[in-house]
Amino acid sequence: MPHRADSLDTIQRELTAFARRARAAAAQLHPELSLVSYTLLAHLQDQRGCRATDLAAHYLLDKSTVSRQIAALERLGFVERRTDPDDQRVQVLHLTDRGTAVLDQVAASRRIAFEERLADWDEDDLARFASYLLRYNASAATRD
Amino acid sequence: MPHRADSLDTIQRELTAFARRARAAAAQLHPELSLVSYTLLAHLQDQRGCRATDLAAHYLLDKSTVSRQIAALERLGFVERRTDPDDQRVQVLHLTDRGTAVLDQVAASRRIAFEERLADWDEDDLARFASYLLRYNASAATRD
DNA sequence: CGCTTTGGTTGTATAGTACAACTGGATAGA
DNA sequence: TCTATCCAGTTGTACTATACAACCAAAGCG
Repeated sequence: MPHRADSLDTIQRELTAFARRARAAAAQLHPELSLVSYTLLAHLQDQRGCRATDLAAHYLLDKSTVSRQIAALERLGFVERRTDPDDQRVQVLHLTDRGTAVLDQVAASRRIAFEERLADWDEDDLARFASYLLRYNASAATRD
Repeated sequence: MPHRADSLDTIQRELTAFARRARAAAAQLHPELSLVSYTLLAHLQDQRGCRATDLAAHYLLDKSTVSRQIAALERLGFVERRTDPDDQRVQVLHLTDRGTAVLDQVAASRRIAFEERLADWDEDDLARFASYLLRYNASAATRD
């Protein structure tokens, strides 16, 4: 059993290496939706609509970055804005049908890729890995 | 116990969310070394020197990207090139003392951040999380 | 020796991103 | 109620990371 410090170093190194490859891997896997577009759309689907500010906070992005990304996704017809009647400043973002369609398609290819990569993992390990990731990200969310 | 498909979806979602935040998190944590610079230097340290081509392959980057990154790191005095006497085409890259120093310092702040984030994990969970990440990345390395 | 492969650089174009300045709506304290 | 402040979002600007293609030089092979 490795020591705490070794495990920490491994976790740090492997998570970082993964992050470094993720953008390129996404570009290969689904050229029609970049990693950032994919995550924004997925969040919109998950939350059933949200504000640009929420996206920026969740993904540690500047609001101007989100503004431009959303503008691009709107031009593509993937999202639409609905001004919140209770607060005229707020634009609640929603997936359009087209957005849902392209997101579902991309999510499907990602799922296949992950299934392949994790094909020889047994169910218990998968469940435990998933719970570790949830726990890890939950702690990041409260701090950052 | 969740089903296999649920675990896969969670893993996919959480890894992706992590990747999306990693760049910004790195920029906040250590402004003096971007995520990509950090990973390249760390790989150099790990491997005790390697070729630009190896870096490109490992991180799914174009060789021109690596070429420019290395040129920048060389200007900063963090890496040096030593032409391989057995093959005049090859430039073996090495950390300089300055590169080692800055990398160690950045690695230390990262280690602290990860320690904090994982403070309430017990040793067994850490070890298991680390081994899962190793296993996951190993499978990615053979394919991509 | 010429052809192909390999490692690397440079030209060029684009996407992603941040920061600062701004606009317009909301809100709270005088 | 007026004004100062805050909040959501956009736009101007600049820079970094990145890819792709064209290129160069050395190596290896027939």
